[in-house]
Amino acid sequence: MSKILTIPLRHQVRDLIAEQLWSGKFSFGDDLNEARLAEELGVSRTPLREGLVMLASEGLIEARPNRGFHVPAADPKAVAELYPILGSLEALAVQESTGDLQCLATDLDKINARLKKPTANGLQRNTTDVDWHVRLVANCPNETLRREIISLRARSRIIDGALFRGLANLEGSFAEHEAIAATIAERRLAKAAIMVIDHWHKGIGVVTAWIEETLQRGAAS
Amino acid sequence: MSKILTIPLRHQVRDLIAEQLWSGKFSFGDDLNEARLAEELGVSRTPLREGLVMLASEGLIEARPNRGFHVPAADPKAVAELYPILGSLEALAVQESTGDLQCLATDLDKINARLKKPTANGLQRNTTDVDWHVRLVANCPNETLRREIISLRARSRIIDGALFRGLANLEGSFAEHEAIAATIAERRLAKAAIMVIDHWHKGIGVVTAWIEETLQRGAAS
DNA sequence: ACGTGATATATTGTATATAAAATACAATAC
DNA sequence: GTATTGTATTTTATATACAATATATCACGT
Repeated sequence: MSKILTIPLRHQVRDLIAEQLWSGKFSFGDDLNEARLAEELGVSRTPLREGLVMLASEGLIEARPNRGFHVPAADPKAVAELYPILGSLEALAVQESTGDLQCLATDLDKINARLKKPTANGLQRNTTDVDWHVRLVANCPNETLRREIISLRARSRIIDGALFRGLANLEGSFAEHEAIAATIAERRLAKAAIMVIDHWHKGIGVVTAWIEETLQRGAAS
Repeated sequence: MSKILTIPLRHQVRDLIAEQLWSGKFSFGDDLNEARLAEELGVSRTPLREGLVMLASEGLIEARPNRGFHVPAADPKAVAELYPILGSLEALAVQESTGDLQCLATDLDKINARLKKPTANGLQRNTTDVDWHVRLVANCPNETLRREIISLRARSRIIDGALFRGLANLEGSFAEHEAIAATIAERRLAKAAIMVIDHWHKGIGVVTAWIEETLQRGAAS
């Protein structure tokens, strides 16, 4: 008989609040009220706090002593610092990739096609983009690396998730994805790795420009 | 008047137990008894658990549902997966380094000299090695990257800390450190970055060999 | 003796209660 | 009217209590 596995509440809390952070339920800089959140999720404050501690530990939220947890501000610096790390690690993962690279390239293109769909909203596009990058590194046997990348992407998603919800001009990104997949299909992993680094590097400009604009708009109103 | 900052108990717990993990207070595979630990540290189980949740979130310990937290096994795979990540990220940090590189090289050599001291025990050597790597990336303005590296090193330290306590043949490592510092002094950061990757790559062999030997010795007795 | 199952114990997971700190607000002094 | 201080309220941090799950022990049957 298969062992029934019960997911600890703190993990459910972690996952739920992470989703809410990505989907825009909270605003940048919001304080997270523990009593209210616990009530909402139907759990007591203890597992809720454990979940929040996890999120803070992973850098998705921040904790100030005696002032609780809060959503970080939309800081362009955060993106400018995270994206090169993601670039470097995804490049490593691509280079270490093994197995059926042809299949990998095909899958990437399939996911990428979903990015173009005009019916998709911002959140769906963001999720699809994450899916693409998850697939990109899925052929890397280094599980620690894959998990690390996913964890870092979860952090960046708080910011670039909001970007995807706002505007959605992803033509550039779409083309880059296509080129990377093609290069992988040719088994030129070192080249593909460099393209991945470049891909993330270009992303910095897009996101910081959007944040500056948003901040200015917010200050004007 | 300067604000008095009180460090939350969960952080103190986290730091204390991390130290104990590095210094060999626990053995690989040990279960962490919450009641006993709370008693020992003089705190209640709530902040203790929050500290353990942080450690688990950072990958220093593991958590199994309804079976609590435990020290992971000494798995060569963990090292083989962590070291390339550390290599890649430290390489990135070195390449992005700014400021006084001459001073950086000098500081590195100073710390490296301490590695040679025959009076130092294993734990001290391990701490010195960590110090060297912290200094290596200190000139990188990307704080997120620096923190990420330190967090990953904290994980690897559970294993390679034990290695340092055991044997202490660091001649190879010592020489590599010296060469990297010299290359940085010449401002050839790209070259230094590649050497850093190679440095960590070589480390994999040393550590995995030691683990295999230790495991075999343990099985024999 | 060995394996199986029931009961007891220990340990973790979750909920609640208390303590400490920060914030909001009002009263008072200037 | 503004600034300041004292008080009330809110909120977080920690401790304790309870519930659920896993482990260990022992009796029993084969």
